[in-house]
Amino acid sequence: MRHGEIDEIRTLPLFAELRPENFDTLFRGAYVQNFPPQVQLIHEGDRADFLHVIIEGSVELTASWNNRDTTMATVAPISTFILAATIKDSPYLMSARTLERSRIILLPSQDVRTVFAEDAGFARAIVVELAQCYRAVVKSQKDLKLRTSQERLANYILRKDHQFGGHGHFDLPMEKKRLASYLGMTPENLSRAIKSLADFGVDVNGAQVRINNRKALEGLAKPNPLIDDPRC
Amino acid sequence: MRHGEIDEIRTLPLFAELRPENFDTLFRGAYVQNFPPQVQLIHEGDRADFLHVIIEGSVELTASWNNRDTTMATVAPISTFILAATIKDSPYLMSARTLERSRIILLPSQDVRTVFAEDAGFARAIVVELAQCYRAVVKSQKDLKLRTSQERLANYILRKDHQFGGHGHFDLPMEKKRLASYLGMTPENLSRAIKSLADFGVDVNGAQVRINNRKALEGLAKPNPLIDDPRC
DNA sequence: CGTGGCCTTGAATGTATTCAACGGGGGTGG
DNA sequence: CCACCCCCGTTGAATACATTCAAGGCCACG
Repeated sequence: MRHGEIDEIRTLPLFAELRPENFDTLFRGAYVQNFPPQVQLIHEGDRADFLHVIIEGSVELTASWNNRDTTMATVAPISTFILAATIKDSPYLMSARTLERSRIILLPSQDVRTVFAEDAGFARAIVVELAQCYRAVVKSQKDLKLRTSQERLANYILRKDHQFGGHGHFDLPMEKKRLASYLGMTPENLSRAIKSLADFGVDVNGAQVRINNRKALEGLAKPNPLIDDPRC
Repeated sequence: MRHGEIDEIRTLPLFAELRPENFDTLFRGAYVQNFPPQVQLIHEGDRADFLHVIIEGSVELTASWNNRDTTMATVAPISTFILAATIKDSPYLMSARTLERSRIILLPSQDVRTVFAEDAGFARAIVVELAQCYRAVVKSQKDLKLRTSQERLANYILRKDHQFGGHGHFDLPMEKKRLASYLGMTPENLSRAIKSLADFGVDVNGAQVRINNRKALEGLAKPNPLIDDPRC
């Protein structure tokens, strides 16, 4: 692990309150690895041997059943996955694979549980992280159950535009195939949903998205902080 | 609060490791209340003033957007809701209303946060509880995204039968209207889904459900612990 | 230069929602 | 005690929405 990296990790909310000796315990058995794109890091159903912390690149979390599969979330630096399985010493509920070249810290689950049981600051930090994750899934489920696919796409575009600076144009951070799955539709249906947003001033050329009429788009999307604000 | 109740609560995993003085702090400002059915306990978007613990009855968690609303979950004794909002001092993402006459403990959020910051055992217990909640929502989302409505109903019936003892027959614990919303469909569609399960040996008369051919039903439902096992 | 995967489009199919209507049960008030 | 009414659940028909299947263009990559 590079020295600057350790310092940076040390400042992450999850590890900031850790007592020094516990930080050492945790990172003595840790290792950092660079993965090429499309590497399966985690298989759904496996035991959670490592807590993963992504520090570069991006990772997709998927779930499958009966020969179908769906994208549940994408993870960007710097954040952890999948914490809940590690803490509960339970099987992973989702699979994980790299989308791009990624740099990832692997912390042995046993060490995480040991330090968690011993270090109150760490336990509190985990609570905050888990509460965040929980609320993110709840929001995602509200999005799925309360909105049509067109509305989900419209809100997705507004969220991403805001996340990337609110310039009114941005590039899709993943291929449309995966975006479709993430939004709960087929690629064909996403194509059609994109076309239908042209009426609301949204231009999409390849991965480039441009919002020409924010008012119109917001009128359709009706964004709501209790669904769309990640910090809420 | 009745004395037997306090003892019982003391034994809940969430409070068991709490140091005695902190238990007192937490429950000094607490009060227990009996609510009739159909009482709105929590409004989506409000600040989380109290952590709720249900000890009798049942509570429905709903979410709404743009004049639509959906049932996200139902809560049964003895468990808490909504912990994440309390910890993060954030707005509720869901509303809560009693379904039946219910007995509920209200713990001031500020006290919960105070004790949380001070008592490591409590922090650890909250982590376990939150991890459980998180995994429950992830499972629910997998159910929604990976299964058709017929498959969701089939698995729901198998889960409930198992939960109620696996006798092959049980009564639906809520009205069909709410069940439909919980399963992500309209009441009309639930009616049709129920009818369609007759081919798989499922008899439904009013609230009474009978499984006449478990093999056939399981063949359709393909239950999976990573979606359907609540303890997994 | 070929090839495979992604994206798009069209047509057909399937699934779910909406709208409308009706029967029945529970509760209320006369 | 009964009549009434409201709401739930069901059913049918029409519609809307989404998926599947098939085909073709395009780009990236070997």
